[in-house]
Amino acid sequence: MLQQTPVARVLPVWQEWLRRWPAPADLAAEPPGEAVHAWGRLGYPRRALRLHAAAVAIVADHEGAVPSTEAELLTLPGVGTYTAAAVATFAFGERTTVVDTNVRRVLARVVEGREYAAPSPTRAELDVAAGLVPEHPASARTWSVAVMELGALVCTARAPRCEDCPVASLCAWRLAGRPAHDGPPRRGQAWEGTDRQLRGILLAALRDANSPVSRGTLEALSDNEIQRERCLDSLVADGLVEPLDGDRFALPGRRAG
DNA sequence: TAATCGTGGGC
DNA sequence: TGCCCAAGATT
Repeated sequence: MLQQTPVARVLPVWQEWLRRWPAPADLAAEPPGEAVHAWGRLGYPRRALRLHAAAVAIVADHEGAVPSTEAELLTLPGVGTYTAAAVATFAFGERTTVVDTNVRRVLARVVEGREYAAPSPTRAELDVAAGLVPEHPASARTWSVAVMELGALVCTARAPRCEDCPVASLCAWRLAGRPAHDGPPRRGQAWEGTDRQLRGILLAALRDANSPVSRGTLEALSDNEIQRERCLDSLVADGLVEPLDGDRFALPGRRAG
């Protein structure tokens, strides 16, 4: 849930999920559409599908218990390098290298002297991060929590609070006078008129409905027939939408809407 | 590897 | 006000 999504927005949804599905087996027993529905407006709804698939895999391959090692976690749907490392160390105490957007920004500033990290993690960057992790697993875990929190609360993207920073005295970026980002402008994500936008609109209609939705209802949501069909097809291909008989659509396995 | 994939709050 | 970006993963 936290992937590319602010913590504050995740919290209420996360709590409701854990109330409703306390164990992986509870979620795995549901049709995937229930997960998509309970995802609400968190965004990137394929994550809901993958979280459900991860629950299914945990039941099928791990006797219903979340695996405790980074390597095993990496095999789960929707779990990549960051999530596997974070869960392995924060939940299970394994010594890992946790590199999220906060860690990347902190290290870019403190070590490299740049305002922002590169668009995607570089080999050198990951090596730097790995080299800073303490040897002792418990210390490594504390280190990762600390660097992430520093990035989230103090060394923020927009208005960093250097005056409150415990490592201000050794921060290369601050010592260099906090130079602004130079190089090619960082690419913003286009939005208006994109497939992403329309997919969101279509899925929201299905999520908010109390019963399967007719094709006509979906057609009313966009005049662009080509794009509309492409988006509907892609939602079906992703497994986020299930076509039913009678030219109707619903969240997968969720006939009640 | 670069492109794709949602949403909403803060500045 | 629009723009930026948020505990990334996948193909």
